[in-house]
Amino acid sequence: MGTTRQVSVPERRIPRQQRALAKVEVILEAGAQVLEAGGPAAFTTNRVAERAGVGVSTLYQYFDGKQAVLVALARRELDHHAAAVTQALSAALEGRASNGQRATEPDRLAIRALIEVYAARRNMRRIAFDTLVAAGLGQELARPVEAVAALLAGNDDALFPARLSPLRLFVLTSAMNGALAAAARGDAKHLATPAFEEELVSLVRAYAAEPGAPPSDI
Amino acid sequence: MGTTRQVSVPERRIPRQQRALAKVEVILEAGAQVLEAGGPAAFTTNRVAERAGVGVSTLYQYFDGKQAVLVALARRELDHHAAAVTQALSAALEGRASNGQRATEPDRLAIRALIEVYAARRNMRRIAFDTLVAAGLGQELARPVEAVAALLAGNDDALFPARLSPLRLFVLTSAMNGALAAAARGDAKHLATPAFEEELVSLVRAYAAEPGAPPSDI
Amino acid sequence: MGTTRQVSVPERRIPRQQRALAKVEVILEAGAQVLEAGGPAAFTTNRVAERAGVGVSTLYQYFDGKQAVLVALARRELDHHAAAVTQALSAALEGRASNGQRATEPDRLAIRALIEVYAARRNMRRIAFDTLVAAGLGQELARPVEAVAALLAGNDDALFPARLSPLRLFVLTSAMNGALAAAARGDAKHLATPAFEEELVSLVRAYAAEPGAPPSDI
Amino acid sequence: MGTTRQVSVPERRIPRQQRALAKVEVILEAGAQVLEAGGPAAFTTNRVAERAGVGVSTLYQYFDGKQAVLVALARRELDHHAAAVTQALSAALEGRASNGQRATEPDRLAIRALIEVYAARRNMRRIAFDTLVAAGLGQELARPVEAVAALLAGNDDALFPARLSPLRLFVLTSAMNGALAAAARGDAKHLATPAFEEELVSLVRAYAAEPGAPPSDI
DNA sequence: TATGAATGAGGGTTCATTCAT
DNA sequence: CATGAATGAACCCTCATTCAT
Repeated sequence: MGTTRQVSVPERRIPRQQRALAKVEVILEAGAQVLEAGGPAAFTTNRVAERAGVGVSTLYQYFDGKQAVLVALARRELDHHAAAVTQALSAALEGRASNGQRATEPDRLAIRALIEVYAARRNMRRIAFDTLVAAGLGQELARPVEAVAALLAGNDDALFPARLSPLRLFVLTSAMNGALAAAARGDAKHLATPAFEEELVSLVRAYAAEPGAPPSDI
Repeated sequence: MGTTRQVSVPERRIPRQQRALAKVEVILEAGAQVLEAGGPAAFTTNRVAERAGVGVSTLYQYFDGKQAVLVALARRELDHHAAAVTQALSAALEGRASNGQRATEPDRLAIRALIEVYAARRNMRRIAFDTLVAAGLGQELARPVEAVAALLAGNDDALFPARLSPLRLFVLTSAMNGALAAAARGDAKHLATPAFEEELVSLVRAYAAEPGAPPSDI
Repeated sequence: MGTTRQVSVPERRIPRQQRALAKVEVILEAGAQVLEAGGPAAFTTNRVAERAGVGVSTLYQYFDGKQAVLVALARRELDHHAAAVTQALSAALEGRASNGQRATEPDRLAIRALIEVYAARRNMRRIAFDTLVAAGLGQELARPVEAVAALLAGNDDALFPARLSPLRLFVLTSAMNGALAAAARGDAKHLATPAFEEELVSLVRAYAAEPGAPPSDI
Repeated sequence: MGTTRQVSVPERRIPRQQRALAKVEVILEAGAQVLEAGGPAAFTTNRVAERAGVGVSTLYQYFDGKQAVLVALARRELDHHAAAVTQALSAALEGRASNGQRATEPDRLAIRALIEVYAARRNMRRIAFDTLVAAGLGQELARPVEAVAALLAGNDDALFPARLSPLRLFVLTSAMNGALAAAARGDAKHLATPAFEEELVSLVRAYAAEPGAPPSDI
């Protein structure tokens, strides 16, 4: 299940028709439910198909196999992430733009959106992401970050005091992700508390305000 | 494998004799190699036993099953973490004590030790830790952190400007872990670069220097 | 195998279609053959499936596991018992009805039918029945007896001089079964001899003719 | 476990010394307990040895293997049977001899003794006996019967109105055994009730009083 | 296109037995 | 004599995948 051999990523068929698209979505949703409820061990093609209300072979008509479903699942989740954060951020930025004054803490809004995203389907997300990594597609995990980065980059007036270097962006994002994942894992009940949000905001601001390391030659 | 029911953790047989202890170590080492090389799918009891040069049933004489081996593996790794960091920190602190002047950046030394630890056996560690979490033993992941915290608490002269609240310690640790894991995952080749170390040090210092959120009522 | 915990009895899949029913029968027949030829040790799911000419997993599609096959086997055998005896008895009774005179010893005919049943597949039957008992389903063993009793109860003219009390019916049946099983076991070659039949008839008649114990207060 | 291939019956060593004999007994008793408590599945050499408080290999020093232990167990039980019945019968017969009048129902006393024997260790006995049969040693099951028969044959004055033919003795014994075993199996709670004893006595007397079949030519 | 019965390789685990101590 | 660690064959069962309908 978890071998590292590259997996053929594109779905078997690009479904053009509405019905096919719907079926893909049904299968993915079923997969998410199964994963969330029963963990990776419960995630079998037969079970997912059954939950989706289709035959096993239908699943194989739309996906290259079990791995492919998992990968698609992870990507779907990733898209949700990106969308949620982007939207929150856009709203904040646009808000500012429209009324001509500083947005009320756009970074906080983005963090709040992230927390909400992490609060849902914690099992499912972790497993799906692990699979993505195992499939050698770990780099895709950066997608939501990039979306945010792109959004921020588009706003020339400094949201953060200093432009963030790619490395710093990487560290910041993965650090945030680590804190959020740990909280989501249930190691603590922090996730939903204002104090936790406060800490994250604090972390982001403190780090982003740092003068920045001298340019590395790496 | 991913169900959350508590797993009986203690090994089947308390090895009192040297030979038995050695065999446990041999099996764990074999498990680590298999996991590192082939991922979770390759981690079968038969394969691990074979690599260890023992019969399958010997494995079962020392461990309660596949899960138990994985859990023991994770704990072993955790102990390595704690030991490495603790040792680095101790050396730094003692160094200072002995020559009467400020240690050369003990926090940096600890981070450097962590980076080294994360650089080895990246697959194995991630999978083993996931197993720990899946076994409902996720709280054990805090062990190395606690060791460090205990060590720091023993030094009254402030290593960090302000004492860290538990929540802040949690965030800091999981954030660090997130950054290290992401770097180790190969998303980037940052892990071994001085710049990456620099960023982590920067992150820790900036965050630790924060005045701290007002006490929350949560 | 010998623990007493109730076993989930119904087959995994209710076979509605003809082909499925046939497959169940094929598997059961294969099981009977394997059991008869090799004893309980030879009764492995793989072996049974192979003999049936299907894959192992097909067996598992129709049965909940090894135990379930054994139980189904026992029930099938039980049904054969009941059917054989019932049929013999019916024939005798109807014969009488049709020609208006006493049937030629219906009890003897029933016994003869029983002997024939016991003569076939002796190993298989014993083991399968033991399994039924071990599965906590021992009460099912009474099924053929009840069928006979029901049949007799339907004939108001006394086949036996006195109605048999439940206890007496129990003793009579289990005694008969004991004698038949012992003979079938090969302790002696009595099973097929007229003398043995004679003795059984004698036993039944003598015991059934007894006035009956005074009602006990237990 | 239940294969029918003949098993080498004699124990590996005829233990002459007291200690050895004691150890054999300890092992057998442990086996009986394990069998009674856990059924045939729990009867493993390791488990029996552990319960006996000896090493596995010690078990193998006194028995040829698992089967041999089971066979010895069955024989031990059989001896208990024979002893119990013989003793009860002897007491009754001697009682009569001593006071010169008819013993108070010696057949009833024998039956009562049998019932007591069957009431104890029901699981263990059934399994052990099955094993004896599976080992091709089923004929040994006749041993207690023969002991009784021998005892009765020694008393020329008719205990039963008519001498019993071997076939009739066989039927009677196996019938009794069947009734007792069925009752012991728990199909009913009859075993300990006076009414059940009454029925058995009734069965024996009625059948034994039969004039007897004409001499068969088998 | 959709189905689901069928497959068989392979996984985890047990246990009768041996052999070096 | 006694031990018990070690063995490996074999068991039961699952599941990703296919193919005839």
